[in-house]
Amino acid sequence: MSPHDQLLKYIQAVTLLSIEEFSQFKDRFVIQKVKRNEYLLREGEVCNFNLFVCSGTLRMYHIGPQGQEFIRYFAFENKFGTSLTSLIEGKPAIENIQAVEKSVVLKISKADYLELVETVPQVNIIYRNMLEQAYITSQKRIYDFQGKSALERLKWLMAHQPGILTRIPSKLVASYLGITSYTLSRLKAEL
Amino acid sequence: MSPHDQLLKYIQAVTLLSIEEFSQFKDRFVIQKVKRNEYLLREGEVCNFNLFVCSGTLRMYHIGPQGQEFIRYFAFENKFGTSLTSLIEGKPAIENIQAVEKSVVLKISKADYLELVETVPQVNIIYRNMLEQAYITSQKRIYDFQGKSALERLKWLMAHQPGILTRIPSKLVASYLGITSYTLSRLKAEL
DNA sequence: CTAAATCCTTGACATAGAGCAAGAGTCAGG
DNA sequence: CCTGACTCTTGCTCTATGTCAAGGATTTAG
Repeated sequence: MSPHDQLLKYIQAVTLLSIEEFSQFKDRFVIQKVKRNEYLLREGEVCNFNLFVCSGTLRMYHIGPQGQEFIRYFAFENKFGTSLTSLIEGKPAIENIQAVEKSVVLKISKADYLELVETVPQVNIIYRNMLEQAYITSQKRIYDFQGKSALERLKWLMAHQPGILTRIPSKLVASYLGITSYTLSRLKAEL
Repeated sequence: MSPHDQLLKYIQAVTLLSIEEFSQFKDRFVIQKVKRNEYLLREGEVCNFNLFVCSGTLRMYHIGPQGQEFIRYFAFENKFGTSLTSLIEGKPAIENIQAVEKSVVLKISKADYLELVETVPQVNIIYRNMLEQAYITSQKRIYDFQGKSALERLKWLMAHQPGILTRIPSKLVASYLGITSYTLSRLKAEL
């Protein structure tokens, strides 16, 4: 399936959109191929785009005060991903977006995107939906992790997002769980 | 200033809305007075309303696996507050909403609220804005706290939300910072 | 296919912050 | 304006997790 077909299908799962309507604006989304470890956004840059992942995986992460990486989100295929905070506020991002593996994304500029949000009701709905889901995901992650030991968080991950454990290197999983790779290694041993 | 005038002023700060337009739907927001420690929502209930705080303070918190309270947000006057996740998903809330002090709020039912979002463009914008801000606040809190020691988090709070330290009892501040009241007490001593 | 780089594991040790207990201080509500 | 009930502080102890070091296993890129 072509990247644009994939996007259409994604939108149609949330709201009604005909192929004709889609063709009015599909060109705003341009295909970009990225290599493993390639960056799409670096901390400090203003994020002026939104991404739809067609294949591969992106990670959004930031660097802590002592240089540790903290991953907040893995964007797998058929997910939108961007530095929403930077996009909304128009300020430099405090996070990086990097391809974990070779990936294909559809990229739309912030200007085009916001125009579509205002003019195409379906895109308005998609955006609202994206905001709601982003918020919910963020909250759940906080609530599910808060007050839990590292082992409990690992178990939560195995139960709720097993794909992460199979597709993602341990080092990155540890950073997603907010622990060191040493601790993760020990936890796995005692399972 | 009356509660409804306060709400109008809040909306007008974000988008254009005339008094006439506002009067079309202002009745959907009903005044509710709550006592100190009174609950507006308890974990397990489905949240079917949105609140605008006119005076006083609400706290949104949940209970951790060992019974510890974790406060995610203090809603002071002129803020909207609800259990957004429960409202959006229509599922039981995993958090409580409680008045920290005697407060006055404007309450609108979920049904009325969603209807206004669909039919009144200004309310659509307010909602989008609320979602964006909720997300940004949530993310910043995560990023600003992650990898920081309890002392650093306390300093961050003093710098960014000093009002919380002056208006809120230490016990609750500790729970907002994700530490015990013992630790907070010690940190304050060594400042 | 192979060498170099990266990643994973495991031991010994260090430490921030939790838990408990007990006393002092403060405040809400009648 | 009292008084009982919360709150705050502070010493002691304990534990989960971080840090450092080093060897073995895997992966990647040429």
